[in-house]
Amino acid sequence: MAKAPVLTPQAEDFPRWYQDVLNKAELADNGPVRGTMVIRPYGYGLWERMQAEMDLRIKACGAENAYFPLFIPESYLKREADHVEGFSPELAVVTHGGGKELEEPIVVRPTSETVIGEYMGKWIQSYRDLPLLLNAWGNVVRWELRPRLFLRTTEFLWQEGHTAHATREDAAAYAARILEDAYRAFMVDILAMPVLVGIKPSYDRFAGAINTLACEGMMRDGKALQMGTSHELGQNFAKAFDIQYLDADSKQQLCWTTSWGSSTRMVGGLIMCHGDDRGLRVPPRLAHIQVVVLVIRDEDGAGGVAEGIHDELVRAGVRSRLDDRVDTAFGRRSTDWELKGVPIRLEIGPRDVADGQAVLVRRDTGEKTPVPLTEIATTVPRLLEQIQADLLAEATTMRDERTTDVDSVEGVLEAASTGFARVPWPVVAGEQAAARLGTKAVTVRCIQREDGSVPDDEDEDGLYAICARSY
RNA sequence: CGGGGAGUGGCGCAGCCCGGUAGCGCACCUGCUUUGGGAGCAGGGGGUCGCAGGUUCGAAUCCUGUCUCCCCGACCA
Repeated sequence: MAKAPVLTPQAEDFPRWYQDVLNKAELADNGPVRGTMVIRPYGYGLWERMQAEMDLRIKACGAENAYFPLFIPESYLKREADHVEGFSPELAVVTHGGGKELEEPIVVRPTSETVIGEYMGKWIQSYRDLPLLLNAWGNVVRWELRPRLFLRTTEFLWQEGHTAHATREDAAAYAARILEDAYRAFMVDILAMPVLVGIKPSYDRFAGAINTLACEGMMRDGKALQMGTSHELGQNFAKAFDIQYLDADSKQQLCWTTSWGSSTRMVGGLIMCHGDDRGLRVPPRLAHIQVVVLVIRDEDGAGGVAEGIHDELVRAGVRSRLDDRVDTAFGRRSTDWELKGVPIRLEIGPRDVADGQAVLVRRDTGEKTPVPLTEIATTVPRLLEQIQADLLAEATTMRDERTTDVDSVEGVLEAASTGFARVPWPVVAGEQAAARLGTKAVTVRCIQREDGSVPDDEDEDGLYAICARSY
């Protein structure tokens, strides 16, 4: 009799599989207030690694970290018409403080364009102060009607970047640079997710933006997930918050600003892009535990050998964890690490000690190979890189196989039931076409050039729309 | 807000129709035996059955009210 599967199989019920993974891999729990999320240590470890890698790339693009307040005066939101209209439905508003009703309600930030705009206005005097490149790590609150852990929660963690530039060209170039050098590079190189990039249709722009760029990843059920966005805000916020500078000719000029964000949603994307029926599969470059050295039974010195291997790996720069909890059955422990998606397991028991080897198990393929103890410190780092590359290749193949070129709305609907549809943009550009897509929950995810690059605007000739169902 | 469902140990559920003061699986604790893929056996701890009224000798079960949560649709990183 086969044992019941640890997780609901993906093919049977994908959302349930996702829930099962969150629970069994100890990633997150629902918080006490609807829509809130408790991120457990293993899940937070994934986020911390994402933060570290993203932070490097953001700083490499020249931005500096700063912090802005959680509380925003309601009046700030109202200064930019589109912005307040877009965010009003999802605001949490504080009306009481210190036991008294407040004179002016305070909004819990849904995003920080307004406060940061206010301070940019104060800090920027001359063209010598530009560009001003800021980034903030924090939490934001957007009241969600249908929350899902990591993918859409009322409170979530993210980074939001805000920049001010002297010219429109400079702002546009920076928004594009962040999308490419920070977001896309991170998602492809670290998360092993082959995201598509493009611009959003004008009706789907960020509230207050003149252009929105985005990265879209494909999940294993064929749905799309937006994983990072970068906005050109034009001079909308500069006008609303008086962000001006004196140019070299001593003339007052309005700044051009941008904003860009990536959130804990990426954790959900990671799970749904690489996870299989045995659990999570964490790409090695991201994994905060890359290798677990598992003592099968502590007999004939197996425990000591395992500890030695673990130490050797740590010295070789591998993020290794020793599992010597021999009071728990071996099968249980290996299943648990598999659920958590640790890329490599090294299993060491008495038989291995006798043979001078360890059994190396790849999480991505399940393949088991005996490796001489003397070769582990050189084999493992190489294999970690191989697994990283293989996961990216697998995800890329999946995406390509499930992306269909079509040339009609009917074709889009057909293709989007199982994956992405790539269609000439004019076919779905109209309001009417969008409405027809909407009946099957299909949306235009992004608009790109034929070669997959990011267009300047949606009016260029020869553009394609990527359409899909989405999270 | 429209449509559907559910509230019973930490989690998942049964019991309700035919009232008699609570049960199962998983998890947890102790002991022994185990440990090369989710251990076995024995013992044990833990629930005023969402809340408030009512009916009754007696309510998880029947009646009324109320609250909450989940699923499907419209907004969103």
